[in-house]
Amino acid sequence: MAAIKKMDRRVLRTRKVLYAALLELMMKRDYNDITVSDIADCADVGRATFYLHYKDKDDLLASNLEGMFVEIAERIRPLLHQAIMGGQPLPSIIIFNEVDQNAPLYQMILSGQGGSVVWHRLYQTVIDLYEEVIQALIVGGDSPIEVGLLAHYAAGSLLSSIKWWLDNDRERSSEYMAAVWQQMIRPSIMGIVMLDEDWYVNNK
Amino acid sequence: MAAIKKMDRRVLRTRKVLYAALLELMMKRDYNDITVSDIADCADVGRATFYLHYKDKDDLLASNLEGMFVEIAERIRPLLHQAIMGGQPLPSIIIFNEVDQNAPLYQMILSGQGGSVVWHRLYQTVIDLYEEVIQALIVGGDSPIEVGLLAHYAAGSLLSSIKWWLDNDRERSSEYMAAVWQQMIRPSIMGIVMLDEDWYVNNK
Amino acid sequence: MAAIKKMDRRVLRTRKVLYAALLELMMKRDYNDITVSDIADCADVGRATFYLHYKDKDDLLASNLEGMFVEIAERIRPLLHQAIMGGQPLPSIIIFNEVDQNAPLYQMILSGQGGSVVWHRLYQTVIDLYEEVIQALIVGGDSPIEVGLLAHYAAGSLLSSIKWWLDNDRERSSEYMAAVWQQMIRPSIMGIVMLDEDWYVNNK
Amino acid sequence: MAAIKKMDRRVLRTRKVLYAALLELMMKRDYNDITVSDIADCADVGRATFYLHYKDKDDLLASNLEGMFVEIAERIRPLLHQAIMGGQPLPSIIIFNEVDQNAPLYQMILSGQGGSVVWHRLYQTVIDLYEEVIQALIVGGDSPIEVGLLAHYAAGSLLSSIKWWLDNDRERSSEYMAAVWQQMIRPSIMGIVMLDEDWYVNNK
DNA sequence: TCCTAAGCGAGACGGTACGTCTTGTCTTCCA
DNA sequence: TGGAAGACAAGACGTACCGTCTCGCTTAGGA
Repeated sequence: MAAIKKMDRRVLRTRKVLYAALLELMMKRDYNDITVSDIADCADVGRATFYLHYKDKDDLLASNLEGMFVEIAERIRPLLHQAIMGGQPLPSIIIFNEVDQNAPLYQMILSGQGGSVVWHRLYQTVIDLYEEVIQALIVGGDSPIEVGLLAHYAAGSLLSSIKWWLDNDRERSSEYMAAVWQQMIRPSIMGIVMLDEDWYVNNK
Repeated sequence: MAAIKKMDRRVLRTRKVLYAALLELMMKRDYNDITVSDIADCADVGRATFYLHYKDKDDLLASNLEGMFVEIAERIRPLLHQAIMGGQPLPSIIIFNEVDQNAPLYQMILSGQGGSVVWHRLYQTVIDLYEEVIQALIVGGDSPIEVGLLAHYAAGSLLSSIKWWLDNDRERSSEYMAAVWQQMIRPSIMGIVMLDEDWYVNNK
Repeated sequence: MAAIKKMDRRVLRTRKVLYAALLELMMKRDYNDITVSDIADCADVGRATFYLHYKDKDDLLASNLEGMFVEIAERIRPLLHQAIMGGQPLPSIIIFNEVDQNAPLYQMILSGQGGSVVWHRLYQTVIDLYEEVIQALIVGGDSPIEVGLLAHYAAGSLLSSIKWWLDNDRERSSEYMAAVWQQMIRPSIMGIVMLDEDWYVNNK
Repeated sequence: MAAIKKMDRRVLRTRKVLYAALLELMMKRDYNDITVSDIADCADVGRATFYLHYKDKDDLLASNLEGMFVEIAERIRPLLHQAIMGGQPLPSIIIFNEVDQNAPLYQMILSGQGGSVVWHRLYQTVIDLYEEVIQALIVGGDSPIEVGLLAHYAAGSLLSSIKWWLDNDRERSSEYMAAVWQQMIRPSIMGIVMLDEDWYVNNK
């Protein structure tokens, strides 16, 4: 068992430095322009060793991002529910704060430098999160509009707003961003949920 | 002049078949998995000939998309202005119709298969379009919120909604989509434009 | 015939400048490193025009060298015969003088820069010339040794001597070279021609 | 050390098969018409692997020929010295025997198919060898004629004679060739070495 | 003197080979 | 035994020439 622990330690260390190397390189240049050699070199690891742990570059990224996004979602989810239930004026401040604290990472992802894979994983995570939140909001009755569409709408406008924020060097506070976005998204969701049946029938 | 046209004819034809080949291949598989050889073969053109016209795969795509997006924007811009000025209930129906008619192309772009370059060009085009439209809307006075942020919000929510629509095989009509999106975005924009100064001061 | 003349003037000019361009380039760098483009550019002629006249680079060279070597051989042949018949002490002075006057050309050929094709054409020309001369010398009776072998021996030693001369910047006079070479080759040929039958029988 | 040897084994094997493949192909067609692909295919080796070991085709040939010529020269040199010192009637038989045993290779080189590079390396090797031998012969006093010129003369006539021999399918024995060539070259060298000063003064 | 067939330039095109790069597999050694 | 080192096959990359071709311009010579 001690032996296994020892082995594991090295293995985990190797994986960690590989991922760290990838992140480091992704800060500097486009994901597509990074090679397995680059990563191995940057991590001071043999190239063959890379293949002992990951199938390819995407595998390394996905394995780690998956965990990272899941972890963030897990962290944010209860806060979001709690904020909404507690009637906190700005539940989404939680998200903007998360972005604020890891600005370079999100900048890289949202600017497209990280390739579309990462972007889509983040996008999907946000959609799932909001689908769940919205579902909870309309618990009383059915929404006349598909929840998936609402979640897409919310996620798209949120990420897009964040992108604007980051592109402008976060000159605004995260509170400001949360307030504005909240201000804009609330009437949309509320308005939709309260649409009377006539509108729905006329437009479907 | 006739002479020039004749020369151009071959060149233009070659470029056209190359782009057509790329689009054809992109319908079948991921953009990243397509090689220059594939394109040349599919277009029945020598691989060297490809390089006579384009620096690489991205160049071919960008050169053509650029023109395509510009052309679409040019076509939609006046319609959008006109619709808004004329108080047409659903000005954005124009956009959903465009998507409806070229569904496979937009599906490919929005699903991320086309790589981040294409995605970003489309994204930026929509942002520019909306920035202009919103600017026109608030011509009376200054917006308390940055126009760029509003444009990002609109573009993000629009593309995201379109993505949901396409992912669900366009089961809804384009009229429905336009109506829903319009219903959601209008109060956001209007609400923001009409925010009183107090809110702004408190949140800035 | 008049018709042919029309065509010829421009054609001949083009062929001349092409060959001149090739020679000019061959002075500067290795024959193998010269491209058809180079030749056409240097001759201020379209590349396609080159192919109207010659199949390829070798064709251009061969067509012209052939004529050149034949012409030189024709010029030297009678002089050589005459010199030998007249008992002139140094008939080969004619050859060294020819080399002296076109030193850069022969330097290029013999140093191997001209590629093996040119080298071999020159080599063969010299062999043919000497085969004829030696044949004339032993007109009385059969040579115990194959005339071809003698011609090869003579040609090889001659060209090799010339190469040494050129490599040493022709510090010696052509008279000196002719005298030395004559001094060396004469006993060889004479000795062989006069070998008695015993030697031949013992060695064959 | 054992470790290094093991690693080397694969490398050496690869280089060997590459050279063997080149020789095999050179027997069949002109050196210039052989591509790196051909060599790699013939050696059952990836084309990229070729470039791991050699810069290009010429590098492969040169690397191996260099060693080969040096090795042959080393082998022949002492025999030649010994033969001359011991008054052996035909010291050059050694060379003709070498050629006899590797006839196809020398045929290829001397016919010019191997390109001028190979030809010149062989030529220079022979010149160097004879320069050394002649230097040893005239150890007593100075030669009135430059040793380099004598060496060129000898090398040129020797290779030329060999070429005749090979072109005629080696119908004569190597003994015959050695005897004839010896018969021809001896009086040349001897005659020159014994020239009295008058001749030299008159001709210089 | 005008017309007309040629020679010619320009350059697109399909090919082929180049030398480089990256990938993923494998083998050998070392710690 | 896990990891470093690196040989190797495979195959895409972008470049360079090749030889063929089509297109108009020009121009020399016979009408």
